[in-house]
Order: sequence, then C-alpha cells, then structure tokens
Amino acid sequence: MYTVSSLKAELHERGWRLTPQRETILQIFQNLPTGEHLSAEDLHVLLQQDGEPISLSTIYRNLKMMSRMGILRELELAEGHKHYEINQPAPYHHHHLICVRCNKTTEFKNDSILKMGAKTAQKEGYHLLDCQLTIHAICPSCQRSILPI
Amino acid sequence: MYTVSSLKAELHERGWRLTPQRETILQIFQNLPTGEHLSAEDLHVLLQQDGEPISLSTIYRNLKMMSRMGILRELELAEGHKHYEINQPAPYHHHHLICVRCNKTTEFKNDSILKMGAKTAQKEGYHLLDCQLTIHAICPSCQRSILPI
DNA sequence: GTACATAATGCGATGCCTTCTCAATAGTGC
DNA sequence: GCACTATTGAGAAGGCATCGCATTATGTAC
Ligand SMILES: [Mn+2]
Ligand SMILES: [Mn+2]
Ligand SMILES: [Zn+2]
Ligand SMILES: [Zn+2]
Repeated sequence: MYTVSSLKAELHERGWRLTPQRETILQIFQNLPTGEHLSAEDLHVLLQQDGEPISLSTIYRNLKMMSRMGILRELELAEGHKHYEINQPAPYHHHHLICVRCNKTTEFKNDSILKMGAKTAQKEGYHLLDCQLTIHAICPSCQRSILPI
Repeated sequence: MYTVSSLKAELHERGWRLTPQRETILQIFQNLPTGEHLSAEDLHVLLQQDGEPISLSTIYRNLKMMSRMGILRELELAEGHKHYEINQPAPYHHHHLICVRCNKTTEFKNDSILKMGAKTAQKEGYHLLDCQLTIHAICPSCQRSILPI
C-alpha cells in the first residue's frame, strides 16, 4: 500500500512539497471502500463534512498531479466529469463495465489485462502509470426500457 | 464494414431518420486513415474545408448518438475534449497507449482483450458497445525531459 | 405526388467542469 | 530563525458540450 512517507519521498525527488492537503487527499482515497469512486466535487463536499475543507482549486491540482504520478486513477465513468480512485497493483487491480445509459458501473478483475498492458508499455519504452479496460455497454435494465439514445 | 444502409435500417428501427449530415459523418469516419482520430472541432473544420459544412450542434449530437449505437468509439486521448474513430470488430479492433505528458498516442492490437471484454459483458447480461484498453504512461522522450508533472 | 406528423438541424445562448491569476501562506534546507 | 519558492485559496476566466426554439426536411400514409 502506498504510504504518506513514500508520497513525501517521491515529491521531494522532484523538488516538490508534502502538504497537509496532499496527505489528507491520499488518506481519503486509501480508505475509500472498494467500488467507490470520487469526483473532484465529491471529494470537496466530503472534506467539508469532515471538517477539514480544501479549496476546489487545490483539489483539482492535486488530483491531476497524483494521477500523473500513478498514485490515483482518472476514470471516465460518467459524462461531464472525471472520477478518481486509488491505483493498486494486482491482485487489487481491476477494470470497469459501464452502462452508457444509466452510468451503472461494475468492477471486474482480470490479471492478464494488466500483464498485457505492462508488456505493451515496456516494449515501447514507456513508463507505465495506469492500465484500464473500459467496457461501454447497455445494462439489462436499460435494454428493457425504451428510452432514447 | 458498416454501411449507410445499415445505419438507415438501425435508425428506422428506433423511429429515427437518416439525414445527409449523418451520412456524411459516417463516411468521413469510414474513410479516415488508420491511427487518425477526430474531435468534434476537427470534424467541423474538416467539413467546412470540404465544402459541406455541418453545424457544431449537429456534430455533437450525432457523434454522441453514433457512439451510443456502437458505430463510433469515444476516446479520451487528450485533456479537455473527446476524440472519435470508427468502431471496428477484430481484426481491425485496437487499443491505445497514451503519453500523459505530450499526448502522443500509439495504437496496438490484441485480440484476446476484445474477447475478454465481450465475455465479461455477456456474463453480466450487458449489450456490448465498445471495449477499450487505455494505457496511460510516459513516453521515452518525455522521460528524458525534466518538465513538471 | 401531396400532405401530415414529427424528427432533426442551425443558431445563439447557456451551463458547468476545469484551469488560470495572483496575493498570501507555509514547507524545506541551511 | 531566515530565505527561497512551492503551494494554497478565492474569484475570474476559459472552453467543451448542451439546451431551447424556430425552421427545415424526412418518412409514411393516402
Ligand atoms: Mn474502480
Ligand atoms: Mn484508434
Ligand atoms: Zn443501464
Ligand atoms: Zn510524451
């Protein structure tokens, strides 16, 4: 599991700083129940409720930074905004099946996909950050409904 | 290959109509060279240059509709806006390796991923539209540069 | 071919997620 | 503690995408 001290070490490597805001954000995602994903706005509200508010600007900046570092995963689960979750290695690593109509999201695991992704990145000389299989589909419930699009 | 008449048939099934604009958009994507992806704005400019302009609203509406039908794929290749390409079955089906710093995109094929995706969707009773493995990484060139984030 | 019902288009206005600007604050190394 | 400068917070700004509505035009029935 990624720790606060390893975050600090990685930040310092690049001449960056560990702030209470970054520590808080990391801890929120580390303790997030399986299957839950947070948007920037979700996180903002959650932190306000917890009594340790962080400005939306700072949240956006750090979600982006931590994704670029490979600590978080940036997911497109719904239209219009991103969702985030902690990026974990196998066997916790997983993928998403999304209904394009109701946005219902189901997680599933498949070890071989991460292996293939890592292999592909390595073959091209890339430094892997995240590997996500996203299945866009229509769920059984929405197939029965006669809603447009 | 998906044809104009099959588009017409699918639209009619739902009580929708085939318009010259929809036909044009489909043909643009069918003739797009391998590895090219278009944003809504790209498509808008391209059509204006070709002398058959289509309003941006109509482009947005139809890109979304055709993605929801499984005709096009909606891709997150860069920050801030979506890219589209035609959705093809094996052996043309492919995936994307993206550098998060310079947005360089490389396509790669892997038949087993689509098979796994189709299997997962089927097992859950979902109607598959698209299955995309996206690898976020840092390309060799960007690894050498000392750019922030 | 004509007429009708209504889906689709085009235009501008609007919405909303995200980024930007910049003064104030606060980590880090010495 | 001090200097340096990365980071934060607040509001303004940007930009992709959607909405509302009058107008146009497709598909169907006659
Ligand atoms: Mn997840
Ligand atoms: Mn492609
Ligand atoms: Zn659904
Ligand atoms: Zn790069």
